[in-house]
Amino acid sequence: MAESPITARGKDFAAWYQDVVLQGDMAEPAEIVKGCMVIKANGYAVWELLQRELDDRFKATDHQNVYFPLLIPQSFMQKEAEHVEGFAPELAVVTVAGGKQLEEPYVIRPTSETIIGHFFSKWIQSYRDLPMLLNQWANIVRWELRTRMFLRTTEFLWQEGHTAHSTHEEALEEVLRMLDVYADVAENVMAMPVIKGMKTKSEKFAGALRTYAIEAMMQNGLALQSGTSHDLGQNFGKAFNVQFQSSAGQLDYVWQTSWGVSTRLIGGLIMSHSDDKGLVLPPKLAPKKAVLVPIYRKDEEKGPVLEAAHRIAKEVGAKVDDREGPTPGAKFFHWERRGVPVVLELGPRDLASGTIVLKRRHTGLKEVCGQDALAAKLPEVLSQMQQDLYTTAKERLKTNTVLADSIGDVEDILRQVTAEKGGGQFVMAHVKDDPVCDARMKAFKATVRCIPLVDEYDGPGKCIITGEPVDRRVVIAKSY
RNA sequence: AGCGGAGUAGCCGAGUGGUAAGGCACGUGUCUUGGGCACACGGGAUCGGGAGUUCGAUUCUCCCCUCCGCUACCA
Repeated sequence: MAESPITARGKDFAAWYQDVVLQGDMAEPAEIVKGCMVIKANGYAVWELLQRELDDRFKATDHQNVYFPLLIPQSFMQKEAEHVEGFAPELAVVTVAGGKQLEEPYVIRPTSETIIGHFFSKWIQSYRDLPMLLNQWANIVRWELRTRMFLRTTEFLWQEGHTAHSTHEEALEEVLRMLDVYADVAENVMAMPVIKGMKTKSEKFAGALRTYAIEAMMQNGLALQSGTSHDLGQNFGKAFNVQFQSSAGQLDYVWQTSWGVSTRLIGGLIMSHSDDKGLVLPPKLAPKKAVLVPIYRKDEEKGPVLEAAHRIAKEVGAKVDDREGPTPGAKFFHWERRGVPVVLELGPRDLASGTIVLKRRHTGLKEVCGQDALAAKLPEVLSQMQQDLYTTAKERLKTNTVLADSIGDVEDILRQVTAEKGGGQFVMAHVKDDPVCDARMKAFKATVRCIPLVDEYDGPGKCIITGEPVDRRVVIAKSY
């Protein structure tokens, strides 16, 4: 297997990541212009596959897709106090339109809780209207100071679910259900293991009661927040006057949730599996699962090889790279870089023996197999590869997670790992959910990533900062 | 946004007060094809933008823009 970037590239991980995304002058998945991202064909195809996986799950849990405007009246933004304050620094505001100064500016949506709250109040009157389970696929704008391809761009694509419920219990169930959907897609589709947990109070979404998240570990040991699910309580219900009449005839405010994942997932995917040769895509998200490269020397070989190539490719659902210009070597390189899981090689030798060469992207191993056996073998290989990628990533997460029982240890571990590898580790320690503790982490550039929903360690203990009792270890790490 | 660095062809990159080397990529031809073929020829640059100094500025000065690193902010 190609050496993992965590050891191969050390501190150059960021540069390596840029290389994989840009692929030199080929610029395959994406490029960036003034902080905004152009997603190219290979990157967008992955997003489309990911979208479908997510959308199928949303539909299966009774959600409906809708679309709300990109431009939100500024006054809407200002109705929920904590929400305005949290988002104010990163808002893009439209003040001039049609050549005139606007009486009321629009903000370009940084998220849609406000405008959806406005419509919830028009659409919801009775408990019979609940739950209202909506989702929208959209682009949003947040004026970030420092952008990084896929991970943080000024404009990005995402999915935002917004739901309204008659009780807090039901809303909380929804919050956790959707967190599970995200974890399912991350682990079983992206082959990216995640830790489900709750954000600390100071890290929660502006305007939420609580934020839940999935955290993944990249190859260099840094954490990536990969999806969030918010318990909004009645905050937006009250701000937008979303009231309903219960079966008992009483008026109450709705309990809302919102949840989202973005094109950041593609960044996580790249940083989870790719190597120095380029992209590595898990088969379930590979736009092309297999490419067949025909090899021939002489004109009389060309006909039979191409004929067999197309026949076999059709049988197994592969694409034939029958371009005339590039040599087979150039083609191997081309597809390897783009993360195609399996490259098949078919030449005169194979025609003579009825075989075909199969190369796996993630291990680089070549294997000769019978042409007749390929149709049965390919799906197996792909499914094994999907599993392998997950196992490798899971193993990495495990070996790079360590326990610590004092704040000094946490700091030492993170400092040492950063010095050696330029990355990080997940440090599990007992820490109270308190802004004081969050602030203490900041001193060494780490954060409490989440308080895991499932405690896989030793249960309760004393906070390593305040000494107060807490019920489990939390994840501390440096992050993107 | 603060501090630091940098902008020369699609990409990388040398260099100069007298309009610019090399490599990759691109085009054509020959040759090749089981891991980025080779060779030959060829096209492509208002040297980030504006102003100033100068006989002459890509080079020096000033302003602006953009990009990169650290700080900061976040899906």
